[in-house]
Amino acid sequence: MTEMAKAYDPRATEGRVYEFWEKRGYFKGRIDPAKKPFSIVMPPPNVTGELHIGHALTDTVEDILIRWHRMLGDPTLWVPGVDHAGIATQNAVEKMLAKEGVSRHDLGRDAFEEKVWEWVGKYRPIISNQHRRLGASADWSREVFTLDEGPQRAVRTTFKKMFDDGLIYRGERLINWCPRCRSALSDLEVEHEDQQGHLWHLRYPLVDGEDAAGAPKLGGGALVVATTRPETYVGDVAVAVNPKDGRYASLIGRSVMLPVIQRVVPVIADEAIEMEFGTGAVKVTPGHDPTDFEIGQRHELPIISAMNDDATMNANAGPYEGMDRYDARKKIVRDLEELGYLEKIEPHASNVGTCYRCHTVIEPLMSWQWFVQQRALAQPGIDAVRDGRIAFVPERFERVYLNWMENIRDWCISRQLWWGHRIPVWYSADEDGDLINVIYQDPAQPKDAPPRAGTYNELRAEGVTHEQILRHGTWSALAATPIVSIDTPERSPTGGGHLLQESDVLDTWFSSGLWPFSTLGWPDDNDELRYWYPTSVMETGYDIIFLWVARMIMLGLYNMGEVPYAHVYLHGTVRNEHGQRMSKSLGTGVDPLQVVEQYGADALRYTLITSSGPGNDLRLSEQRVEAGRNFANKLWNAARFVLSMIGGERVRMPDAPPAASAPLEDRWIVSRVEGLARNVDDLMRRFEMGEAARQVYDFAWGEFADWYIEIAKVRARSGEGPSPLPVLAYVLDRCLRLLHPVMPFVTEEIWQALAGKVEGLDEDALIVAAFPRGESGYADTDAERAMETLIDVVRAIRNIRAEKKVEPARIIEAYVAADGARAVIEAGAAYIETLARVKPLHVVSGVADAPREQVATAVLEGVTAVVPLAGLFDVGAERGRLEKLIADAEAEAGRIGAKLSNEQFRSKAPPNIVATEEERLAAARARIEGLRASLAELG
RNA sequence: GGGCGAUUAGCUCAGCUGGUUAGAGCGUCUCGCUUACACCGAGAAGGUCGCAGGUUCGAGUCCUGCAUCGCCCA
Repeated sequence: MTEMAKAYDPRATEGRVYEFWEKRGYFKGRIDPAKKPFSIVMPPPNVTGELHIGHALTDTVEDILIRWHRMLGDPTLWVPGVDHAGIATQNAVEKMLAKEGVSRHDLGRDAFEEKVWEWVGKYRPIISNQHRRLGASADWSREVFTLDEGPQRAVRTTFKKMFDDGLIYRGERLINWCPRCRSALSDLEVEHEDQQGHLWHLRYPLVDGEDAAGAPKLGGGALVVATTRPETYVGDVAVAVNPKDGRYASLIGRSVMLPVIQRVVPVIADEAIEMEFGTGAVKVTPGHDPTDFEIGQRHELPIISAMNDDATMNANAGPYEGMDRYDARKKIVRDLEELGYLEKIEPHASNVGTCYRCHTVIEPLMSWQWFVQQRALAQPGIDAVRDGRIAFVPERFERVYLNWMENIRDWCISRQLWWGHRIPVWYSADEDGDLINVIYQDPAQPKDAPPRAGTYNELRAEGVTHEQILRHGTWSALAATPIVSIDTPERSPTGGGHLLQESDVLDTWFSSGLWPFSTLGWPDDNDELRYWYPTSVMETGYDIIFLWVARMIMLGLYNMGEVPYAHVYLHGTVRNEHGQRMSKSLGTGVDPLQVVEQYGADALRYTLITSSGPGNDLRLSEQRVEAGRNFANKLWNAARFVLSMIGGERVRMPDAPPAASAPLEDRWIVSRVEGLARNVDDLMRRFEMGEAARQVYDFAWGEFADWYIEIAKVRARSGEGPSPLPVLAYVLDRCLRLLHPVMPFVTEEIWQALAGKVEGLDEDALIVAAFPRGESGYADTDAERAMETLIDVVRAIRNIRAEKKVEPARIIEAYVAADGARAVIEAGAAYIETLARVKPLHVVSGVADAPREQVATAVLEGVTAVVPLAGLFDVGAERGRLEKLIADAEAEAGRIGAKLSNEQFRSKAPPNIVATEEERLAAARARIEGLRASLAELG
C-alpha cells in the first residue's frame, strides 16, 4: 500500500488481506504443550444452501473470540465444518430433481445418493468461501463434513457402544410421523402451533347387555364425547371420563358402541381427563394420540392403528379405507350426522404439531423405530452444568437446559430417509427371512407396474435372488434380530451370508452430537484430540439448546468422559428491520454477502456484535451497518493522517509511559488508552464483545480522533515541544489491536502500513500481534482531570460562540480565569485558541481580571471562561442564558444538599460516595456563585 | 398450565456487581472557517427508564404484583 485512498474501500482490501493471512498459515491450530489451548468447533451450516445472516453472527462472535485468543498468544484452533442435514438436504435435492420431472424413487436409492453428493460437491466450497468473505479465521485444512470417513466411524462406533450398553433399543412405539417426508421425527422436530379448528361432539350410544344372539343391544342412552379429530374415531378403543366427574360416575364400566364401524368399547375412568374440556368425556385412541397412548397403557387397552404412512386410512378404518385423513374426517362427520350421531360442532383452537421442515401436520403413528434411552445419559450432563464444569452465557439458559434435561424422554433416532448416516445394523435373511418384509420392484417390469410384496423368504421362494432384493428392493425388518457392527459385516454370527442393512438413517443431530470430538479425529486416539478436547467455547443460537447443545454434552460425556466445552455462549436470532425472523421462504432474508459487498465485512461484523447483548435477538438495520462502515472509514482516515504526518520521518514506538514532563495531552491519551485496554480485557473475558467494541469505537472516534489528533495538529504545526508522532503511532496501534477481533480487515490493512513506517512494531502481522491488556504505569489521573478541564473550556467557548451566533470564521478573544488550574490552561492555551477559534486567549487569575461588560461567561469546575461579545451582545439573551444555568445548578445543589443533610445517608453510605457528593456540592455552589456574579455584572 | 425474555429519546439499541445531571447510532434543528475524514466537523433539542407497590441512605438496575409483545416447554 503506497498511497492511501481518500475513503476506505473494503472491496480493494478484504480479499487480498484474507489471502495474506491464509497463505501465511495464521489460521492453523498448532499444538504447544506448554500452553493452554483455546478451541472452538464451528456449528456446521447445513449443506442445503448458502449462509444466511445468522451464520454471519455465528462467524462474527466466534471469529472475535478466536482472534482475541490468538492475539493473547494462546494456541488457537477453530474447526470449520458442514452438516449433511438429512431431511433438509434430501428435500432440497428432491425439489431440484422435481424441476426435471424426476422423483427420487425414479432414480433409486444409490443414484439419488449420487445426486446428493453432487449437490454437496457444489455447496461445500461455496459455503467455505462465504465464511472467508466474512473474515472467518478458521483452520481450513481441517474442514470436515459430517459424512466424511472420520465422522462416519465416529457415528458407527458410538452407535455400537450405546447398543452394547443397552442405551439404544429398537421397538414399536407411538412416534411423530411426517406423512409428507414419510419419516419419523423426534419430539424436538415437531413444532406446535395453535390452529383454528373445531370441536365435534359425537354421540356414542350406550350398550345395554347383549341380545339373544350375543350381539350388543343399544339401551337408548348415549354418551357424548368431544374431539378435535373425528377421523380417528375408527381407532377408538375406549371412552374415558374423570373418576371425580359425577355426571358420568354411573357409566364407568359400561360400554358404548362406535357408530358405523359397530365396535363396542368400554367407558373407563382416568385422572388425566379434564372435566372442563368439551363434555368431559373423550374418545381414547391410543394409536393416534400420545395422551391416549398413555391412557391405553394404564388401562391395558389395545392399540388400533388406522392410517398408512402417507396419512391415508387403512383397513382398520373399514369403509374409509384408502381415503386421505382429511377427506375421511369430512366423510365420517357427514356419516355420523346423517345417522344422528353428531351432537354439535363448535369452533375451537387446538394445538397442532407440524413438521419443522415442511410444516405438514404430523401424525402420531405406531411404528418400529430406533431409540436412545436418555435418562442415564442425561444425569452426567445435568451434573456437569450444576457443578460448573460447563457454564452458560447468558446464565439464564442453564435453567432452560436443566429443565429439559430433567424431564427428558427417549430420543427417536431413526429416519426413513435416503440421505444420512445409515444405521450400522444388519439383519440376517438366513435366520430371520420370515420377519423381513420386502417390497420388490422388478426392473424388467414397467415402472408403474405394482411392486411385489412379501416376506424375504416368500420372495426368495418366488425366485427373486438375494442380489436382486439388495438392488431393487426395500425392506423393513420389524422384529428381526439386529446385528450391530462398526464395519460392514460379511456374515451373521451364525454364519449366514445373506445380510440386509437397516434401511433407516440416523437423525442428523446424532452425528452433530459427536461434533466436538469427531472433528478432532475420534474414535482414534491422537495428540490433536487430546490437546484440543475439551474445547473452550460452544457458540451457537439459543434455539438449538436441546437439539444440539444438550446432546453434545451428553454424548461428549458418554464417549469422552469429559465435557465437550467449558462455556456455552448463546446468541439470539437475527431479525430484519421490522423484527421479522429472516427466512428464505418468506422472502424476509438478508443475504450477508450482499451486505459485505456493499459495506464491507468489518461493517457487518461491527453491526452484528454491537446491535444487541448476548442471548438477545437483534434487528439488523441498514443504518447501523452504514454506521459501521463510517467507523471503518473514520479509522482509515485517522490513520491516513497519522501516516501522512509521519511522511518520511523515522518514528519509534514509545516503550515506556510518558515522563511527568511530557505534554499533558500525551499523558492523557496514553492513560485513557490503557484504561480502555483494561476495560476491553475485562469485557472480553465476560463475553461482552459488543460492549467492548462500542468502547473502542467511542475512544477511537470521540477521544483519539476528535481531541488528540486535533491537538497534535496544533502542536506539530507550532513546531514547539516534542513531536506527537510517537504517541500518535502508539495510540493508533493500540486501537487497531483492540479492534482487530471485531474489524479484522481494515485494522490489518492499516497496521501493515503503520508497521512499515514505525520502528518497534515488530510483529509479523496484526492478526498475531499481542492484544493489549492494560499495563500498569500508564494510568495518570492528574492528566486525565487536567485534560478534561481543557476540553471543557473549549466546549464552553464553542457553545457560547454557537449560541451567540458568532460567525464560524471570526476569531474573537477570550479570557480564562483559573486560579487552581492556571498552569494547565497556560500550557494548553495554544490548543484552546485553535480548537475554539479564539485569539488571543488571556489567562488570568480571577474573574476580576477579565472584562465585565458585554461578556458571556461559562463557569466550570475551577475555571471560568469569559468571552467578550461587543457588537454581538444582547443583555437580555445573556441574562436569560445565565438564569437558566443558575437554575440548573441550583437544582443540582438542592438535590445534593438534600442528600447530604440526610443523616441516614451520611452514616450508611460508603465514605467515598459521601466525599464525592460533598465535592459535587461544593462545585455546584461555586458555579452558582460565579454565575450569579456574572449576572450581577449585567446590571 | 409452567418458564424465559423484552418494554429506556422519533426509530434501533447499550446501560456489567444499586452510587455524578441515564448513553450511543440513526433521525431532527442551527451552523460549517479549518486539505485526515461530508462515510466529515461544531453546537443544540429530545427521556415521568411499561404501570403499581416494596426493599434501601440511595433503584433504569434488586424484590412482588400487573399490563403489553415475543419465545420456549407441556
